[in-house]
Amino acid sequence: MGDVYKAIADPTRRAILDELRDRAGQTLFELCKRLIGKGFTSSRQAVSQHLAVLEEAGLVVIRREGRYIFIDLDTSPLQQIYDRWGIGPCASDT
Amino acid sequence: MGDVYKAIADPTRRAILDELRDRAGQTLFELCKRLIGKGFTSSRQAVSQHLAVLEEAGLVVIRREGRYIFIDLDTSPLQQIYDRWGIGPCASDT
DNA sequence: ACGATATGCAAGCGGTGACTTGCATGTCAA
DNA sequence: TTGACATGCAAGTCACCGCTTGCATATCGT
Repeated sequence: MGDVYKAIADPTRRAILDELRDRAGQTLFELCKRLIGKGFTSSRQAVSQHLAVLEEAGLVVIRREGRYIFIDLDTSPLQQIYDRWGIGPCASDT
Repeated sequence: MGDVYKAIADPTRRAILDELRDRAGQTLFELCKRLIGKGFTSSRQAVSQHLAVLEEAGLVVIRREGRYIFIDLDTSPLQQIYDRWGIGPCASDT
């Protein structure tokens, strides 16, 4: 398993997670286009490498169908950050 | 304000946060000794530089008294991670 | 089958970050 | 005041990371 902390350290990777949160099941090309539309200059290869890191960290699930890949977000690995230092929304529930 | 994500990307900095969570108000020397005791090989200067990064990110509060500095943990900047991707312990409450 | 599309793989490059080294500053005790 | 202690500052080194480049692979439409 990859390092979740390292995975979210990069701004481009965080933008990818943002994009996947807004629209699930995107294709690599779709993702690239949208990122470029949001001002990011990342090439397809760069995004692909970022996805590999995110997948290693478990933050992203990649499902392959034919010549496409469909990418989905999985935020559950972020849970360990909360678990480690004990913060979170619940604290403000009362 | 510094980047919280970048701040927690480094294993040594996470160990510092762990140590401060277990024991608040430590001195730089104290912190170094404990980290070395836990198997980290960081020098004093290295730890000092890490603290600067953590302070920039708001994860640590440094209070200076005489020739000592006292370091305290502040986990509130981590909240933005939850706010951004909306996960957390509450989801599994039901 | 053939061309076009969508993605994978690998080597190389530049910049950034973590660490060390050496010295400077400041504070306490005697 | 002087020496020991606790920390700050700055330059230099080295490895890693993100990115590009170029080519390879695989799938769909016609």
